[in-house]
Amino acid sequence: MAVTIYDVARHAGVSPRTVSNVVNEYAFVSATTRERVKRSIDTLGYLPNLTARNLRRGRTGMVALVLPEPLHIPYFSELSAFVLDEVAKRSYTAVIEQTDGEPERERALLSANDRGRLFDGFIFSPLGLNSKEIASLAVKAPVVLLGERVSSGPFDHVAIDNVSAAKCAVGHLVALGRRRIAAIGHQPYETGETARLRTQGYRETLEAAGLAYDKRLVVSTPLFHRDNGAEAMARLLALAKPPDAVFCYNDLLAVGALRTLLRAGVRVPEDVAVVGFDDIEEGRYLTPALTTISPDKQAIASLAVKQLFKRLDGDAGRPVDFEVPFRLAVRESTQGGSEACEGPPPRPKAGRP
Amino acid sequence: MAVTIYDVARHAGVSPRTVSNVVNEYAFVSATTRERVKRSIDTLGYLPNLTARNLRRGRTGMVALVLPEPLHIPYFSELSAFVLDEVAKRSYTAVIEQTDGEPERERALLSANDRGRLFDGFIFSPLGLNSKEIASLAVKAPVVLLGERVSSGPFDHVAIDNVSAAKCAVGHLVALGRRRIAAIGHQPYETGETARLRTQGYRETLEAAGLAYDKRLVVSTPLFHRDNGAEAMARLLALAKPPDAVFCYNDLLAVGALRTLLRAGVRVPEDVAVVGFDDIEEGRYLTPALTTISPDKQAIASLAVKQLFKRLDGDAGRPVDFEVPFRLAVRESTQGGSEACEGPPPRPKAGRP
DNA sequence: CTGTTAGCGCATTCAT
DNA sequence: ATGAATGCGCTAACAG
Repeated sequence: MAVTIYDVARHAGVSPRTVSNVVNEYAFVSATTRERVKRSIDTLGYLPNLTARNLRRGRTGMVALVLPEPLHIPYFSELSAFVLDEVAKRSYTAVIEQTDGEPERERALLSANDRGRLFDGFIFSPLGLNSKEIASLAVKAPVVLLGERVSSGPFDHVAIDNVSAAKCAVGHLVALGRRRIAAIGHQPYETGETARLRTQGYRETLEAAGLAYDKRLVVSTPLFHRDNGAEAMARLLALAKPPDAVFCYNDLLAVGALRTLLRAGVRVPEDVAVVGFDDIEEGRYLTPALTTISPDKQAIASLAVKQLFKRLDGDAGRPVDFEVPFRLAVRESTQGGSEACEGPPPRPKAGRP
Repeated sequence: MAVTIYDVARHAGVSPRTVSNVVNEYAFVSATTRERVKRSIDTLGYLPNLTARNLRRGRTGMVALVLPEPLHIPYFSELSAFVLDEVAKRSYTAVIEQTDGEPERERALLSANDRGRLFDGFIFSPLGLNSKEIASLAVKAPVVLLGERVSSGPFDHVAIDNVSAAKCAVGHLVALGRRRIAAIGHQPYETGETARLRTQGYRETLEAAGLAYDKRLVVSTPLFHRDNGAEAMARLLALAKPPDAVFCYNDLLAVGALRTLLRAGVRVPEDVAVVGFDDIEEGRYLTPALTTISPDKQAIASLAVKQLFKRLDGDAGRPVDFEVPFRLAVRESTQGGSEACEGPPPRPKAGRP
């Protein structure tokens, strides 16, 4: 079997306690003893058994990143890459769980049922469960929510200001002189508030610009994938008076919309300008390259992980909302000047009562 | 604290041993006892502590998927989604480790150093380490290699037939009447054999077609990313006699190449036809949509996971090589007819001596 | 500053 | 078919 802490103790002529102290960098160990123990550790090739340590400490050493979509959705794979790195920095193990937005899976993972006990904490991007259900979840471990805000319940929350971001995107189109600006990605039901907030920003911007709100220009989509965007765009092109610009609620929708436009021989941005949301890498290599709202994904990941570990370390303060910075990345699909709008620097927006 | 096996035992009036038997579906438990215990488990809401179980069983309950690139690289995120699902099916936990192709990280993960002891097994897609180094790794746990073949060492291996696939891609271009077919993605050094095999297929196909091999048409790239493809294509366009077709060693290179072509006003496929490799979703929504070699990623994932669990269950047979099927997905970037070539069905290619 | 010892929760060997 | 008892490897409460 593997070499244990007792083997090291015997080899170094000390007690297991002391070995443990050295391994865990306990301060009060004499320099000489520490050296001797370290040498024994090296000689024997000792490695702590993390399972035993975790059992003893009452932790599992794992946090889950709970995603509403499969990992091949670019926004989530880009975000995940950051989260994995942030967690690894802290010598913890991150596990990615794909719920596909199924309420059952989300519930099972978070509630102390199923594998709930497997994780010390969660970074949770919800989709299937609505705010009320999330708030009423019987979670034992700390949870940091991504995106969807939940107004009650003991949950920290990290997100972009969706209304401002949408205003920024649509404002850009207005500034370019577009008059019939469509929106793709609205969600009418209680599927969560993100889409609603973006529609709100869209609408407020039109009104502020004195443009009529035409609900035929607002297309709902069941999901935020490429095919939904393609289909929605086709519907818009079929209109008697098609739009001269489109604001897509994410880049994948924009990719689909762009494909429909190009296949139809519509020039982008001359005939129709396109703006996306998320700034996935794919958008930068489209032709034309996609103008998009670029949220600071690295900041999302690091804020979420940082806050989660604060909780794991025992911080019991009230739930915190973090607002993450964004900027408008102006590229060829709008070919606008270089005006831009930015979000705030990353800091807690407010402690919620 | 949480409810333990002892609590259940007391509640059901049996010994912990019996509860354990019921939980683990041990055959020889009387129906009545089993029922009683199950009822107690439900009443108390008992959940086995996996950490304790793993400590006792000498396992960690985790396997690692070791990736050479960050998760935002589409091929790997698509593959990972499948692997996570396959592992979850078996009530195991999969952990994604990103090495960024750094030999040190690869070595540390696999050798029983570092976190090596954390995992019961590995699915390893190598990049930084060459065959020799991999073969000489002091791994204790079972390893299934993805992609790169290692001719010795106790490693199972899952991969596509790279030579055939490249022949299929280039053959398609030849059949379309292209005469100056370039290749993007060669790797001259000992970076692994994948690129070399694709170049071999490329070269053999040209020769079989009576086309001259012109090494100015073969561009090496340090990585397989979009920018590498864009840059390589620019170099090809600068040639006195530019190519009329390009075979890119992966789709990301093709994405970059395509962008360069379109920005330069070159028509695709009329002036230059483009073929990629991997069939990532992104390619299907490009305009023109990308013709590409489509490996069966689901098969790669399920074969790899299945084989890994065979090893975890004690199978000590000799290393197995699995060959995964592929097909040519003909789309707009070559606009060829619908001729295609397919790889074999998924089955062990051969047991290696 | 360091040794002794008792569990963490479970699976399992030895009994019966 | 089931009980009693042991120990997986580690940390920490309790000495000293």
